[in-house]
Amino acid sequence: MAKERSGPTMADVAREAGVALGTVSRVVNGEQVGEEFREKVNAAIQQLGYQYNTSGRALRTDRTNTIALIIPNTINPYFALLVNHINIALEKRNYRMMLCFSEYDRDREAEFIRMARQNRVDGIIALSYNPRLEIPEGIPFVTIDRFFSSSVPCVAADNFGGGRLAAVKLKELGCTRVAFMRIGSTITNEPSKRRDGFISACVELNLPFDQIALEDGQPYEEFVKFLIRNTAKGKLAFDGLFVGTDSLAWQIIQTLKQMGIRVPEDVQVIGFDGIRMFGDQEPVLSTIVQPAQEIAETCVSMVLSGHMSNVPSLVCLPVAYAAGGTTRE
Amino acid sequence: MAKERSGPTMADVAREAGVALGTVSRVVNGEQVGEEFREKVNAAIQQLGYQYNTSGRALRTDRTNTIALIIPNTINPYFALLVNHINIALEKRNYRMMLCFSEYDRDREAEFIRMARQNRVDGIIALSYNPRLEIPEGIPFVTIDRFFSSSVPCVAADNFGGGRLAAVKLKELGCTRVAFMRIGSTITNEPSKRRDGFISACVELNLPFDQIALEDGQPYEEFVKFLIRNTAKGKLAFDGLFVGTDSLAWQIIQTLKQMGIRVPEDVQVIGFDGIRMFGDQEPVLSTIVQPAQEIAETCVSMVLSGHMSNVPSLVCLPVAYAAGGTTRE
DNA sequence: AGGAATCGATGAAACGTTTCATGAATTTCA
DNA sequence: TGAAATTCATGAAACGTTTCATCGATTCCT
Repeated sequence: MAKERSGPTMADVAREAGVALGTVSRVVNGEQVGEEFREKVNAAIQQLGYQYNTSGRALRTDRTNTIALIIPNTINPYFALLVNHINIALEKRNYRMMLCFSEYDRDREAEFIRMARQNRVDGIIALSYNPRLEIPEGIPFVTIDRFFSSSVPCVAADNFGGGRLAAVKLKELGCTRVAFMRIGSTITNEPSKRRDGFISACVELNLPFDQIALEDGQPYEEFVKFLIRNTAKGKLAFDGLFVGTDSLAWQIIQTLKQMGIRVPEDVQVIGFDGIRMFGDQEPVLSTIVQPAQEIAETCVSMVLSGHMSNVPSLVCLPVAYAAGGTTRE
Repeated sequence: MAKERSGPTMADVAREAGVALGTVSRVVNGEQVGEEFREKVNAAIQQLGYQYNTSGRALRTDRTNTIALIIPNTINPYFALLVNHINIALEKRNYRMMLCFSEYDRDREAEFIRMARQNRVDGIIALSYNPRLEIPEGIPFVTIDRFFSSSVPCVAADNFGGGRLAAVKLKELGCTRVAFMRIGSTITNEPSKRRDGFISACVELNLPFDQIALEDGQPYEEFVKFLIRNTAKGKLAFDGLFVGTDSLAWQIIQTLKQMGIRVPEDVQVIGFDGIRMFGDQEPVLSTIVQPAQEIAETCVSMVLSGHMSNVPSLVCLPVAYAAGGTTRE
């Protein structure tokens, strides 16, 4: 059962170098140590191939240099992108990531928070659509795209601005009547503001609009019905479409194609997230790009700054429009 | 510097329950304990909200219930898919994942292996194209797609079979002259067999073929030149194309489009990996699908079986063809 | 009924580290 | 030059857990 005895310990190094245990510790941690001692210790470390043991340190200091990231999965490319940037940001600061896939399941989320506690992580970053998420006490906690209360910092893109931007672009591109589509109308979170921004701009711009939002659990079929309902003689009732996420936009475009409606010739589509298929220059979909890297950096630096005094409770980062193949030049 | 004192310990629980420390341990670990004691202990655990401390356990047992996964990134959707399935497979077995992004950099890989050692991970799974990767001693190590030696188990898709399958499909689809393209011709690894399989089948099927493989560091431009060289009057010299990865296939298709060559009308393209854009039913690209979930399951169960006696040194899992939009029905 | 065997709780040691009070050695200052 | 101040290595305690030898209590057998 027990693993074979692992490598040399600080005590071994101390013996080899002929110094005290505490001295080895101070050398390893880069603290002030006399030149001669430092050299002897380093020599012994080389000699023995010493690698320090994280568990011992964690036990003593109660710090693990680990952050838990709770996110639905990495199959959605936007989540995968976030995971990528967050991990890189953590690594730069010598932190490790404990990755937890919620699969949109709140029981799993709760379980992961418990597990994060057990593992004494130094903080948690969560991207959750669960409105009843229980924020644990005593652990720095940062959310993405979901504002809970002013005591739980939230990092999000400028969703409202992004929504506006989409409307402005569609207008610029010559659309005369537009529609908005999204999934998940029951919870109100930061991404909901995409709709608000879009509509506010449509009103300002005098751009007629329709909208459809799917309740949780409603099948995709509802979108199809909406599309059919708004189609006459193979023409959609609108010539511009803004969709809440790239993922959904992609699905809808597939459906439109099957209905014989051409994108972007018949209808121009703008998504949200900024997915680039394989690190492509130009996105497949025209889209509102979330600044994934900045979001990641911000989350990480906020969660690591701990429960410091004046962390802002909502950080809002700028978005940009990127033209892809689903709008006309 | 020190974190606020964390929760109650086993000693606290023992005191509360009026039992010995060791008894608490045995209850927590689900070992044989008298009914009355178990109840008292569980009550005390509830009472105090006790959460056991992973570091203490790890220190004592030298097991961390953590596996390191070394992989280039999660931006490539295939890698993201593997990360997803590996994490799920680990979680099912109550293991955590320490995720390390190599970014194709061998110094980073070496550093991560050192770090994995420090963290006393119970095993390492690596997807690396580095031919000189230093396999650490004394830690269960499993590779994906790269065979080192019979002492280092490797899990891979049936790359040879996949290559053959691509040729067979192209023939079936009516192609009369085909080509193969890939990146990274200097290293020989499991994915190299995609070419071997493809060519072997082309020969058998009497299907004329060309090929181009880019050396490490050669720019994508070389592909473009090859394409131009093989184009006359806006027609490619071949009508079927097999590309080593979906990612590269995607790029090449973009280029072909820019050259005014239509896919699949002028040339049919088959990629490799099995990327589905957003969990789509039908892949965007016609592709040879790697069984990502089985690969993940296999890696995990092999790495966790430790340095057991008879682990096979190369596990080869079946692939399948999936038709997407880049071949004719 | 009495000794052996079984069962199961106990308490202490050990894992590898950090940290802190101690004290030796050196430097500083009058 | 001598006392005070400073520097810096030392060694032990502590972190929370698992594990093992010990021992008391119960059951089993003759």
